[in-house]
Amino acid sequence: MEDHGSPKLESEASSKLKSETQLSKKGKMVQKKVVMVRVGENVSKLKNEGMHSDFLSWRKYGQKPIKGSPYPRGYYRCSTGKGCSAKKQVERCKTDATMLIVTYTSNHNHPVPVVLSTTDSVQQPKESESETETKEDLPATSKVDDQEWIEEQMNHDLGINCHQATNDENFHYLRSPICCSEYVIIDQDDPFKLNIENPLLEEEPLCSAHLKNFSIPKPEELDIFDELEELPMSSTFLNFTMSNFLNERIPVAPF
DNA sequence: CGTATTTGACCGGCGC
DNA sequence: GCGCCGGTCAAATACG
Repeated sequence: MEDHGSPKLESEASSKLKSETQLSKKGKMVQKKVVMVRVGENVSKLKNEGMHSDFLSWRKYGQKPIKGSPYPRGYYRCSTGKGCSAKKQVERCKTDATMLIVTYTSNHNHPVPVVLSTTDSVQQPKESESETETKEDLPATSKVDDQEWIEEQMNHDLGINCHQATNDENFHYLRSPICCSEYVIIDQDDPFKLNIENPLLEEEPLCSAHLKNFSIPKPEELDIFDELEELPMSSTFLNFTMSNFLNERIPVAPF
C-alpha cells in the first residue's frame, strides 16, 4: 500500500522479546517468540522496511481480523530461504495502538543474516536452533537500506537521549529497550494483561518521556494503524529479534 | 513480465 | 454436533 506521505520519522521506541517453547495444538513443540514493539506515530513509513526489517525477507500470506482487537493480524512467512518455515504474526495491541505484537514461530532453515554489533559476533547460536549466522544471506535490498535507515532513525529519535550511536560496539546496546524506553514482556496466555500490568510501564525508563512524544496515539494515527500491512518494525526490535531469536540472549544493562 | 501483496474462501481445532 | 475463531491457501491485483 501507499504510505501516507509522512516524513521519515518512524518513532519506534522500544521492544521486548519473550521466547519460549510451547506445545502446539498438535502436541509438537514449537518455538514461539513474542515481541512487543512500541512504535510511534509514523508507523506507516516503516512499510518500506516491513518486509525485511529484521534483515530477513518476510512475505505476507494472510491477514485476519482478530476477535477482541480492532486491528487485524498479519501473517508473514520467511521468504529469505527456500522452504523456510519461519513465520511471524504481527498485530497491534488493542490496548495501546502504539504497541505492536510480533509473534515468531518456527525456526529458519537457512543461515540468518545478522547485522548487529560486534558484540553479537561473540554470541553463538544455540545448538537447538540449528542455525548458523552468516551475512551472506542478506537480502540485497535490506542490507544497506536498513543499516542506513536505522542509524538515521537512532540519531534522530533516540540517539539524542540515549547517546550518539557512532560505533559498532555501542550499536546494539544503544538500541536496546533498556536504554530506549518502555518494553513489555508478553505472556503467551494473555499478552494484553501483562501489557497493562507490567510494572515496567510505570517506571518510566530512561528515555520514555522522549519516546512518548511519538507514542501518543491520535485519532488520525489510529486510522493509519488500521492498516497492519504497514509494518512498523524498529531498529531496536531488530536487534532484539535477531539476538534473541538466534541466541536467546538479552543483553541487560544495569539501570 | 516477474514478484509481492491483498483478500475472500477454506480447513481444522476448540468450546459450548 | 455445531458454531466460532485462528491460520493458511490461492486467485486476483498491484507494483517495480
